[in-house]
Amino acid sequence: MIEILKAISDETRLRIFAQIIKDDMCVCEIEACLGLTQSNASRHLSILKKAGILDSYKKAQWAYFKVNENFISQERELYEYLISHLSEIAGYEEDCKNYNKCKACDLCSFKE
Amino acid sequence: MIEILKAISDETRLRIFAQIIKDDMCVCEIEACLGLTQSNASRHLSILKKAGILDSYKKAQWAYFKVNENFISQERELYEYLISHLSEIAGYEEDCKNYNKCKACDLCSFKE
DNA sequence: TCCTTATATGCGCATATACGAATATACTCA
DNA sequence: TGAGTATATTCGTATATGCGCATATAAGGA
Repeated sequence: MIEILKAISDETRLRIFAQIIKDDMCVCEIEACLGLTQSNASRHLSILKKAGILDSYKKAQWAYFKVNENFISQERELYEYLISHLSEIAGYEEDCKNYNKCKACDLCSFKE
Repeated sequence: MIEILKAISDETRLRIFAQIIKDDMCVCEIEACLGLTQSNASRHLSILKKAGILDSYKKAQWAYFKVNENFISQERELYEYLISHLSEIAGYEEDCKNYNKCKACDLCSFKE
């Protein structure tokens, strides 16, 4: 519980969470969408994964991250809380715009 | 939101929250109940208050802390999450025992 | 195999946070 | 007013955290 709360109580990680709930994203999409360096994006993603908030899978050379289904079911109230307070996250609107741009230009050549 | 999450994602502060939801407590009760030093207890309480999770009032020389009603209403899902996961807090059972002892021996001479 | 791309991780630095001890402040009561 | 008690705050220190840079690892394609 503490690990989950610590993981999510960071602005950058909240921003990641807020975008990734829309759809799975690979590291380079997160980087581009939020304007993070590669190492920083990777590190925050691994913290979220270690806490059980995100899950990941590999497709070719890309690592895709998604919200962990167990997090949604086991930490339901916290999940609902985050979902209903997304707009309070600093830079949320901006991130959403960038998200749409990123998805539009098909950053990662892989598509199913 | 970030401030609230940061405030509550600390083991000591979670322990304080877990006991204080039962009833208002003064600083010396928190100290005794959780085995904290005076300065440490005071500091954590002020962080929780600053984040809007707790509220306080003075009675003679005692400072009583309680859960902030606005927190309960405005951060409902988070509040529910915390309430339903109290037993996961490290040392919770022990703290509860100490809470009962503290309340029994009427630490602070003031009673309404 | 060599090169390119994507991702993870080690390292060092700057800053944030938690803590105890000491001190300051506020209130009560004799 | 002065002693005693409760609480808040300051200070110094130890540890944790976030970050960029450099490097390691892994996968794909020429």
